[in-house]
Amino acid sequence: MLSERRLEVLRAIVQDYVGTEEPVGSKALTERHRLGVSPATIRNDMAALEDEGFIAQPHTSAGRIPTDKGYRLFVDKLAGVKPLSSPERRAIQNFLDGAVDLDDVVGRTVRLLAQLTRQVAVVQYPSLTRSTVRHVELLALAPARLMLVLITDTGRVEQRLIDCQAPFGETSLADLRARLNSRVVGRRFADVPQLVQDLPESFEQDDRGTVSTVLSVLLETLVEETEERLMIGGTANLTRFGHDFPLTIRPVLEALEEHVVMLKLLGEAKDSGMTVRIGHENAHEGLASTSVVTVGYGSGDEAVAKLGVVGPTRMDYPGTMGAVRAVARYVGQILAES
Amino acid sequence: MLSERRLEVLRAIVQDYVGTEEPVGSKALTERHRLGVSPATIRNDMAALEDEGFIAQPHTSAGRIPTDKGYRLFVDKLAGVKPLSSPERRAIQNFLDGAVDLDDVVGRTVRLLAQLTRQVAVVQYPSLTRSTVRHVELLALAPARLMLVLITDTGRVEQRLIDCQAPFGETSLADLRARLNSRVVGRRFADVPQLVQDLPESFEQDDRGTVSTVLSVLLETLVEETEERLMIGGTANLTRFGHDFPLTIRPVLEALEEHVVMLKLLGEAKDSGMTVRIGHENAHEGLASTSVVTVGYGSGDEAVAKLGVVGPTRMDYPGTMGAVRAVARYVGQILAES
DNA sequence: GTCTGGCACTCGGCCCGGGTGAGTGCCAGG
DNA sequence: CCTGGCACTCACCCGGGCCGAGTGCCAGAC
Repeated sequence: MLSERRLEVLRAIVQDYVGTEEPVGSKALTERHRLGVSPATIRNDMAALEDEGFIAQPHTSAGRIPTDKGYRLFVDKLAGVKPLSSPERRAIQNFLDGAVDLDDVVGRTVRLLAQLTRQVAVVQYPSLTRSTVRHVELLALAPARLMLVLITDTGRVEQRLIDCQAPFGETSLADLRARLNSRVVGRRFADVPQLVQDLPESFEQDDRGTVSTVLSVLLETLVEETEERLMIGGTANLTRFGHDFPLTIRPVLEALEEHVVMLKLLGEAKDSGMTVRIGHENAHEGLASTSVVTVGYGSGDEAVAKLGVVGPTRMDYPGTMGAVRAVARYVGQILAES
Repeated sequence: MLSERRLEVLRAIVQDYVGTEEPVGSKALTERHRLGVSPATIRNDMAALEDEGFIAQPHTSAGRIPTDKGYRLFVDKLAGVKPLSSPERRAIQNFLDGAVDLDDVVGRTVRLLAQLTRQVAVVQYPSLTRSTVRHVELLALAPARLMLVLITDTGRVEQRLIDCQAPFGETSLADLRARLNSRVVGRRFADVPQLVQDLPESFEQDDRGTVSTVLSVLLETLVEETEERLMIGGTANLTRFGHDFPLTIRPVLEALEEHVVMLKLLGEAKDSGMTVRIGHENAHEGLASTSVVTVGYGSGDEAVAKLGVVGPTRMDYPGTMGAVRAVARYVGQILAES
């Protein structure tokens, strides 16, 4: 077990390294932090910390830098979450309040997070797995051509074209529309399949084929919609990454463009509360030199999606976590209002 | 006026520099290209080209590199458009054929272009200025709350919530829906305002307020939708930019994230035919070290949007132009089919 | 007039070697 | 358990010299 002071030394190392981006030595530590002991003592502590794998030296006769494991300990035990200043809070609120629709909310959130943390921001669109159906609309574009429009409670709209085998009368259409809505409006996506299962049976023989087609398209759409989307911004901040650009930045950009990868990453994070994944803890190897801070957000108690930032492992964790959490809260509020 | 051979020298310089990314000298030129003259002669030609501002030396006793003006001449007079190989064509077609909806088409196009040119791809969504209305749907979510759904012929769907001052009966709603559609379906966005202008008058006094509200929301949506969107991909390719990363890459990433900037850039390009903007020809200063190759694409003869790539001024112009043009053609075909 | 070979010159890049200083590990003593 | 002292190790920072690619200019050949 590490003594209190050694933890304090680790904290100091992390803080200094994050600030200066340079390996930190024993002497510098005693000068910048009131640890109350001499450099020699610190050296012993550092040696112990290194034995335990919390810090490492880039090369002999250089200072120490934290390892992923060191950051882990720092985040878990040593760092708090730094609350934002009240001007910052006001700025967030003002900025988000101007949003006009869901796309705009997400877009503004991304820009806000990127600017606040000076890192890459990732915002997932509200997930539809827990969403409910607000309305289903059926339109006849032509006698044997329908359009299905699905509206969700999170404000998303999806449409699909349907080619029917046989013409479908206006009355049948109105009938189907009414019955469909009475069954599924307000229900969760996951419950829809069984709610509509027996619907074709209640129609006349001629119409059953079309009704079945419509239902299968609806179910398909629900499944597709459950696949999540996300928006990413602030990639220019990657240029402040470190000295050895090309090699570091490239895989990160590639990973960020693969939305599938990022969605998987978000999926691995806790649904509630904040998750910090440090360096190699990230499954994707392109992100081995980055940390990902994520948190769920939602209009009510339940999280409907996640947002977060991607930055170098050498990041200001308390500040980043504070910003991420604050933004998530405000976005939740905005969503609840609309 | 420059002699034939001097143009040939410029062409050789551009080609070599694009390939090696290093200043090219007179000796190397004679070795790699059959110019039929000695290095000394080339030197004279190079001096002349430099006087005219087509090439420059990074420092004394180094080779020459093309200037923006040199690339300009190269593109205008010396370079053709390199057609793609037929396997490449097939690959494009296969890849694009798998698309399921508009978002998917645009998404695939971006990935395709980025991969083909190994540069940053920019694809504008089909513009709605020339689009027509396919359908307008009105739904009553609550007695005094409507939802407007607009469907365009390019397959886009937009919805808006409308809070009415007074409840709006189901029959009035059906009436409005029918009349609205009979007037605007198949018409261009730009024509809609005058087509619906007198619509409120034909309704009963009580409903006129709501009808007006609905119409104003519709017009607003049309205007908003006319604002163009775009998708960008392949930013990881920026890492192959040059040696002096941070300074070069950063403003480019920033510009790319500002979609407004990119849209303006596309807007400045010719509507038909290919446009190449080289280095400082780009209005945005962040793109001073990049060239932008764009071309319009569309389902018919008319271009409905533009796509292109952003890369270093030191790019393979013939190849890039070939890829951009080919992709634009295939996307046009796909759009025409759907 | 144009091209060519020759020549002197320039200057960035590379390698080498010494000096410097930050940082370390170890040890004996308080 | 802490501390001061000491020897040691390297990364980093010059400065200098060498090398070679590339240039401009010029006199002579075609």
